[in-house]
Amino acid sequence: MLLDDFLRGRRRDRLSHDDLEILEASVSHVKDLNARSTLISKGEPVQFSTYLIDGFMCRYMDDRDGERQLVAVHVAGDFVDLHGYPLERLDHDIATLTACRVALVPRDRINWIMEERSILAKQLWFSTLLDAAMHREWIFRLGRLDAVSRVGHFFCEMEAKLRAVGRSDGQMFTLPMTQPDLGEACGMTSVHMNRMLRELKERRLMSFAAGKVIMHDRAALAKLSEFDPSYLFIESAA
Amino acid sequence: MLLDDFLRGRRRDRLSHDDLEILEASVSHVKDLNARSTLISKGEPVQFSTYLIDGFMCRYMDDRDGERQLVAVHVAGDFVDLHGYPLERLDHDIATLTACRVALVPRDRINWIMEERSILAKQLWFSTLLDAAMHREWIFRLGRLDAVSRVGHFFCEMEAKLRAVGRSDGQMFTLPMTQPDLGEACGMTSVHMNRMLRELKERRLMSFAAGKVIMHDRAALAKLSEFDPSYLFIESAA
DNA sequence: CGATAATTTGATGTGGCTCAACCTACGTGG
DNA sequence: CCACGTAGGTTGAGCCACATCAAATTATCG
Repeated sequence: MLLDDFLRGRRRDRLSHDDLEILEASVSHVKDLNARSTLISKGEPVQFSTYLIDGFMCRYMDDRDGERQLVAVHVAGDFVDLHGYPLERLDHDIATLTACRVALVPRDRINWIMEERSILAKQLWFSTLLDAAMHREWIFRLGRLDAVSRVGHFFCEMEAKLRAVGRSDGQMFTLPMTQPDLGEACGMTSVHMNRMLRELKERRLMSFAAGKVIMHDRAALAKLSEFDPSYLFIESAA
Repeated sequence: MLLDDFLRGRRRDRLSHDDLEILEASVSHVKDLNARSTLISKGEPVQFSTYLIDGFMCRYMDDRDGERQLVAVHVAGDFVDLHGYPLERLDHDIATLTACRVALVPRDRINWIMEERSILAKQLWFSTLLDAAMHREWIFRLGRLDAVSRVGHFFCEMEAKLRAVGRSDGQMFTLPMTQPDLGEACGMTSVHMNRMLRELKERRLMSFAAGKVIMHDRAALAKLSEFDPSYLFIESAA
């Protein structure tokens, strides 16, 4: 029940009923986190891996002036810091955007899964490499797209991810981020983010207000943004 | 012998002699590749994983005009496309920069390692997450640093990686890339890359010519570029 | 209801792109 | 061995996308 959204829409069906029960039973406890709170700081030894049951979290790095660069935004169904299991410590910080409910899995349970349940282990590995694929797309976005396209691309990605776990109907969804947050994700100032959102609205592609997104023309937005969802490995969108 | 550089300087000592022999024995064949040739194209099913014995390779994505964004540069000791094992197909292209010697490991050997050698499997997982950590740093670089710092940061990263596998003495090393290549890695035009290299030379921080790098003041360059090597998980540089 | 953060808009500055020219090095074929 | 084509490297002029700075307005929340 807790982990119903894990790999939903991706390769969940490759997991046997037994494996799903093992994963569910690996949760040692469930915690509620406040909005805008730090979960793990860079360098800390990681004793638990965190699965996000509901809410929105982000991973980020600070520059020397304390300005953030988001490197990932996580939604329900994501194993947020499974990276910390092989790495043992993280190279970045993890924080909540909204209030969140998370499930914690102690590292010795994952060790046991590695030893005894190789198919499940491979799916856990797979889920961390989805993050890596998204990281690559973020590099592409920042390196090759202009500001309007970066914003469009980011929203296309979030829409596709949320749709995979039933949080978007393909047109409307909730994304509780502020314009400064969005700027930190897309590599621009909040002022410029504001202008880009206005432009996207004026071009009748999408609108964003108070954390609610409406995709007026998803196909046109994807085209503008050079968004091709194949890197998300979502079954229906392959 | 073939895989002597695998995880060298990182956590190689966690692998038993047996595990190293198993890994070595998993190589089905060794191949020599020409410079500037494509190894794997986006979307192709991945039947082998490629370990880079010697040479330089890169991973990249094209935009709609065919302009490249590099997302990684690989050196000796890297398991270049182990990502393809859990993912089954890649979301990007892989190509050589120089002539390369590679070792191929069929996917069923890795399946066997997953089933029978969980410690080795965890190290393989770890090595793919090193790539993810580097991806995050590239996001940070592109999102938060100006052009001079992006270039400096890139060279600091390459120096640290090459030093870990004995290809840099901390001051001089070979990096057989062109200025257009470097531009594609750092998100700028080759024209601007040229000017940034000139600036770094004039500031007596580093110089680059004909694929030879000299770090005149590595510490100052790292400071300018906000380079902190902890994300590379290199033992001596922790 | 006061404090704080987010949103919005305008004015101005600039970092990096574009376009263009020319130079050098190198590989290839005549 | 030279002629030629091609790719990389270098430099300059001009421009534009985005940052910066500033200020007013509107949520949000203790």
